[in-house]
Amino acid sequence: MKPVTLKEIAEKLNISVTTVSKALKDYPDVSKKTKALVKELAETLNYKPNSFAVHLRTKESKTIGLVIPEIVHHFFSSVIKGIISEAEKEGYLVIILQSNESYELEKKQIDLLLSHRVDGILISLANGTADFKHLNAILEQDKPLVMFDKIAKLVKCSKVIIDDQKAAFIATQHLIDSGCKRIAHFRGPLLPQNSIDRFLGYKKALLANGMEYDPRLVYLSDCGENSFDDGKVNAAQLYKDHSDVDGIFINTDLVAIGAISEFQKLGVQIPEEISIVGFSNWFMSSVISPTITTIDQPGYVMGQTAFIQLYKEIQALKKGTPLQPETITLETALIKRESTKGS
Amino acid sequence: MKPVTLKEIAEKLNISVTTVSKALKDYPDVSKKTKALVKELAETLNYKPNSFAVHLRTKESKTIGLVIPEIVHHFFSSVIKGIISEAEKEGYLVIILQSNESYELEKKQIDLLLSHRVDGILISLANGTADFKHLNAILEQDKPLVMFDKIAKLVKCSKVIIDDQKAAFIATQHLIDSGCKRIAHFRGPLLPQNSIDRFLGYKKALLANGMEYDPRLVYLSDCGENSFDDGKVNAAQLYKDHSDVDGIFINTDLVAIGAISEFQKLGVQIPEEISIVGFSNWFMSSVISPTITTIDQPGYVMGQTAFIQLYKEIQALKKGTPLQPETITLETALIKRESTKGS
DNA sequence: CTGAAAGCGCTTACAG
DNA sequence: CTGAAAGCGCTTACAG
Repeated sequence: MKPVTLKEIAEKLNISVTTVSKALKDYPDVSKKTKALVKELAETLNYKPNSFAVHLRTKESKTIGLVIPEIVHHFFSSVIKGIISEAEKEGYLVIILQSNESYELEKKQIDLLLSHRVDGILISLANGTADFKHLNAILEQDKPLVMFDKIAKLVKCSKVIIDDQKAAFIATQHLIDSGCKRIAHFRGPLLPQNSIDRFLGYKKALLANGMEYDPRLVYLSDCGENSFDDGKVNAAQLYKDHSDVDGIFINTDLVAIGAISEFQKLGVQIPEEISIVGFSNWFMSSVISPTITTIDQPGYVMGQTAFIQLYKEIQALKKGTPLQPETITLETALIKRESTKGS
Repeated sequence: MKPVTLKEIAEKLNISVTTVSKALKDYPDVSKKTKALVKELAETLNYKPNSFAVHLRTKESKTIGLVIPEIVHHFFSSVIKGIISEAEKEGYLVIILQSNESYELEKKQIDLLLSHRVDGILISLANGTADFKHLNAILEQDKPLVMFDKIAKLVKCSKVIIDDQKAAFIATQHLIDSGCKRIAHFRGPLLPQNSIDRFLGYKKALLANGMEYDPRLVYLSDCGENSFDDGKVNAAQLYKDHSDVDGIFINTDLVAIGAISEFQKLGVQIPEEISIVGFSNWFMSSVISPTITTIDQPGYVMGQTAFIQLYKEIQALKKGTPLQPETITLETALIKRESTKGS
């Protein structure tokens, strides 16, 4: 059974395709009677406009593309959910592609999206992305682009982020306020901006409180990327090398959970001997024992905000009044739980 | 900057659009020289065919739709990843919509997908779906449909599933073999088939071993749906009502983790006093302490398999030789870990 | 080997 | 209030 077309409706009603099209779109210059007739028939035949024909004419695809480093990931899947739910409200569909943290794939996927004529692109960068030509290519085609979470500061497009540096500062300050004297940091990979910023916030907090910054207390995530095992390995190493450390600010909750599990195995009391602050407020961190003090990173809201911004830019472009790029910083919050001492 | 069209290339080269189109697609009846010329110019102008025009002509959108109950979910996000990666290999793009376990939304989203003329649809049903008209509507349009994980047996389309009943039987048998005498079951919600099947497998295993089936030992997930708290609440209740229970087969790892956390709080030794088998092999179950014996449910492979089946059906339909629906059952495996006694 | 023409299903400026 | 016509960017059967 082929889908119904305007032509078929027109023939059945003995009127022109033009009139059918206008009736369906409630143009004022069609009689009420005709409109009623057309609408009724369209309803019974279950007519759905062929979006390819519509979009070929109107140059609007009502589709956006999303490129994300990894789908199987608590934070990113929340972002996706936020994007899809907001997009649906405006009748937009979302094509999702994942870069697997690879620059090459990311580039290829942007090409794919571009040739599918999406109305705009949402992206969170792969860790491997250090070159931005493929992103600027989007902008050159006058196609709206909004980056979120893992961004490139140099690309002139709108961005939705959190203030990683500030959040990390607050996390570290909380450790200091609750009495920690020697604080380590388990950081993420070297490249992505948010991993850098969290590290800088940690460092800044130490210095702001007149504490020594000791690079040996900064452990890199290198097992996988921010994995449970990273936490275990780094915790074991820290315990061996620096048993005087009494607080750790950890890049991601999952790593923090790994670290806690290792400390428990080693018989180290949390928070009595070591306090721990994580990052992201993954639901597991409120659920395991001890519950983990962490920074709430609003994934769902970030997704919503990113789509809304993209939508605004798509609309503005349509009206011929392109918007200036904007950077939207979402609020984060310190969630105090059992892994740190009450301050 | 507007995207380049065939017409522009044709004009620059002083040849016809027809020839340009054919050259780009390597038709045998175009001279090598012309082909080379066209291809080179297309390359430098960064020509990308307008997919809307192509698809309006060819009736192929190279796009499939995916409707899934929930994106922020370890199992489903793995499935999504499997689908996307496989689709990419064939040049297919995936539009993802989530039903939030609601039948109404699911229906609406299928309509959306249909009017966007996707080439096929992949779906895992919402828990609330008990009526299948919207699914049969897809089939009536001769559009390939493949269901996975949460399926409706009555709909005549291909399905990719695991044998939940058999897996649950094996899980329960393992508890019996390792010495458990009185075994409870924390089941999922009432409606979805897999929750029913896992329950049936549990019951069957008891009976097959000459053990009594006691309905009071079956606890329903009703806090949320298969949540951590379900595990805690049910574990607490079980401890109060049936302290003689020495084994539990639990519908989902997350619920099992909740139960374990509650038992640890209550001072119940695992597996000495109570053995626990979960379901899904979520990565956290290999990571917490004790590690959890579970059934490995191959999400990524399920996603790949579902796409491959859909792709086959799309191809067959194009050739005019539609395929008979097939039901593919993926292998599961019992993963023995610390939460049960070595048998 | 090349190209004119028809047509996919719509929308919209224009004429009546 | 209604409709003929052009056109969006392609593909492909057909003619030369």
